[in-house]
Amino acid sequence: MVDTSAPEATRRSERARRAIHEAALALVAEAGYRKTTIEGIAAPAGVGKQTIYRWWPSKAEVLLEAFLDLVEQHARQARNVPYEIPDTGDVAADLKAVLRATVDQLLDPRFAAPSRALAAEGLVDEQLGRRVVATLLEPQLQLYVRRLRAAQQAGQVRADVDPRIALELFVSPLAQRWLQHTGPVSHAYTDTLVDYALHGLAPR
Amino acid sequence: MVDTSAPEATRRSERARRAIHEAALALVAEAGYRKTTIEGIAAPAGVGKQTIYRWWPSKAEVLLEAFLDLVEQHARQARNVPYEIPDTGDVAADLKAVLRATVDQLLDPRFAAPSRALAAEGLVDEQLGRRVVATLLEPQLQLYVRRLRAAQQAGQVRADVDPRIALELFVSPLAQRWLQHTGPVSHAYTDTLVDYALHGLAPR
Amino acid sequence: MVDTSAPEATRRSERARRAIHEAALALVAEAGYRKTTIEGIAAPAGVGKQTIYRWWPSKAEVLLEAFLDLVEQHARQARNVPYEIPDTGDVAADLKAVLRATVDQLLDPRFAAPSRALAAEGLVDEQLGRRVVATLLEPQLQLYVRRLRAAQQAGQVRADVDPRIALELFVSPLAQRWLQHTGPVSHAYTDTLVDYALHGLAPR
Amino acid sequence: MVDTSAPEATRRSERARRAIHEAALALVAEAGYRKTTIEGIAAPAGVGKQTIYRWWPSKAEVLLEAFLDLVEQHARQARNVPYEIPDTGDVAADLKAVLRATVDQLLDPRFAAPSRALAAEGLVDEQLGRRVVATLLEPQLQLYVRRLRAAQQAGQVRADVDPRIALELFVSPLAQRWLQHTGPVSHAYTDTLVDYALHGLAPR
DNA sequence: ACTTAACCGAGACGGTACGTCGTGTCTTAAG
DNA sequence: CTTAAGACACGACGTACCGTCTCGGTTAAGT
Repeated sequence: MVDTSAPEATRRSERARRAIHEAALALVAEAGYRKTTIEGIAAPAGVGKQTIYRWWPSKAEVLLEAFLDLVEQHARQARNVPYEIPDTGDVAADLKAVLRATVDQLLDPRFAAPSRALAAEGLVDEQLGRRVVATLLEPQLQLYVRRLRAAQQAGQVRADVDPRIALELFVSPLAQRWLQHTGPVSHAYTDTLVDYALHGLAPR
Repeated sequence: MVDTSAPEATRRSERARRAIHEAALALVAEAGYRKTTIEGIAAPAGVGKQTIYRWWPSKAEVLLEAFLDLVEQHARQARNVPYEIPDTGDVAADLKAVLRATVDQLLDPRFAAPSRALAAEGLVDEQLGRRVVATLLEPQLQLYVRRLRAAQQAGQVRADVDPRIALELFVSPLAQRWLQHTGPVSHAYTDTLVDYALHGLAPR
Repeated sequence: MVDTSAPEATRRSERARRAIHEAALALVAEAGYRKTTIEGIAAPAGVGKQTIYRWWPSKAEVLLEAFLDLVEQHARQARNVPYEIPDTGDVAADLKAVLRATVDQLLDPRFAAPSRALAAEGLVDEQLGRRVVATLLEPQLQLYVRRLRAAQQAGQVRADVDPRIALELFVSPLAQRWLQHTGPVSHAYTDTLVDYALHGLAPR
Repeated sequence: MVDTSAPEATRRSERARRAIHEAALALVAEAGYRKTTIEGIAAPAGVGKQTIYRWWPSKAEVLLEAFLDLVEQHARQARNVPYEIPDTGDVAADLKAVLRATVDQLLDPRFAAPSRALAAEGLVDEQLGRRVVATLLEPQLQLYVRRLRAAQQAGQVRADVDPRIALELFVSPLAQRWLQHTGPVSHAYTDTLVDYALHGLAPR
């Protein structure tokens, strides 16, 4: 995680940073983003408010960094860093597998609350939104781009398809269902999305 | 528009309601949703705060009602009420046409600011989110469901496809790109989505 | 007490005003002026901070008004409103009597703490200082002016003496001793001051 | 100036001490005592906050020491150290002369701001007040005591008069007028005070 | 001449209070 | 009898300083 804020961070307290991360994640999970306040983070973290304002420009940036730390930490524990979508030779199976894992993660409340909050904040604050997309979302999407390119080389996906658009056919529906509660999110659903996307809606 | 709140609405001032709608939409468009406050709406509307609190439970509900009024009013001016997606016999063309119109609307700042704000608020307030989806989004999606059903009867879409899921293949990517700024939104883009969705990514 | 602050006070809460007065006086007496804070006044008064900021420009002005109320209230209980220094025909005796009463009041902690605090604040904030002098001190001094004028007419004080300066000969030493702890304050002391002032230091 | 604090002062930086004195006096003169802060002194003095906290217990003590240095330095330049009130044989003339000089000094802004600030702080912090009186005020008053004693021996002042009280008849009024702005401070005024005090208010 | 311990500038830290803003409720005066 | 205006209690904001606490880096005493 790179420091994005003002002072030179040589003397920065690592203890304080970690405590703030943990307090922020805990509060968002327990009380919700709306009821999470800077003062509410500072108090249980045993930290002065100024220590937060010194290093982060907003509540959302605190949460973004805390969440990135959390994600990175879990990835490291799962020993899948750097991660790539597996290539068994069967694109459909590989995509279904990784989307099922994504579904599982979206249903884990520890991940759901912060990412939903960050998404919401990003909708209204464009600058933050771009940071959220660039750090959280786009790296994941690039995994799909790479897997689809491999599938194109293997002849399983048409060569004239743009992978960056193609991946949206199954990723975006899942994202919208989850974010906006427009429908149930399940393994069966993502399996269906992959089938529809790969083979189309029109009869052959 | 149906009254959603407690008091008997017989004596309700129509003048105040309109003024509140207009002030809310203007503020959200000019200052952004974050800087829009109940007091900030009441003042230019020439209305006491209590008049807002009496009829709406939250800032978001004010905006939702104001935006629904705006949408309804525009639809009435365009004389396309009740609206259906045209059926020229060519599904692909029909879908592309309606999606191009949607793109145009998404790029109109009078619509963009409030709907983005309502979407954001809905992510974090689930109850509001369900109201937003039910009143703003789902009616539009049902238009696609009906058009896809017709296409199924015409043999242009496989009969075993679930239209409610199928529509997400082109609607959700557009929604995500627009909401999260994950990519450019254009007529070419939605055309591509329709092509990919109808004919699939895999070679025939 | 005349309202000196911004809003039109017709809707002002008398309950809040009294509670603020009492809390301010109590805090200054118990904790001292330095440890008295606006928040510290608001809390026990059961009042929002804004209610204080709405009506008073500073902590010192709150205390000034509270203290004026206290003084006025005590004067009304003692039924000596409007007050004049008695005229028994013996200036020396009359001055000694009223100064002894002043000494007693200066030693009463309920009066001592606030007036010392207001004096201190007035030294550093000239505008406040002038208000403190005009409302608390000068009215008292005018009593001496009138009594000395009467003494001049009775031939007990030289006609060419300026009463406004003359009164300072016994009032200012007492004030300084009390304020700056430059010496003990007692009935004997003020008696001596009156004797010295009336008859001078030089031998006759 | 005696070190009043804990550490061994052998290694103390004289450069830092002087810079702190000057910054403190400058800030109090320019911005006022209220807006003078420890951090505000440390920065222009090119000094760490800790260097101030190491050697002084409070902002007021810094100012007291700085002001004592200033006074001492000026006295040394005027070559009147140690100072005594002149004795020309005419008490009235001698007292008027020294009071006129005092008036001039009170009107010099370089002296006025810090001494007013120290007086104010002393009113509220009794311990500091006693230090201020003992180091700044009482030495001056003792000069009057000695001159009055001489006058008593010369038969110009009654022998039964207490000089420590007598001096207050002309010193305290001047002090109060200056500190509390209760009236104009001028040579004419102090001349009058001396005349009234020496010869009394009552007709002979 | 060489440690070595204290002071030094700098500034992050946990705190407290500031004065402001907005919330949602309650009160008042005027139409 | 309703409604605009706005005072109220409350809670959070973001800022300013407080007084304490590291951090290297001089710097002067005592070996």
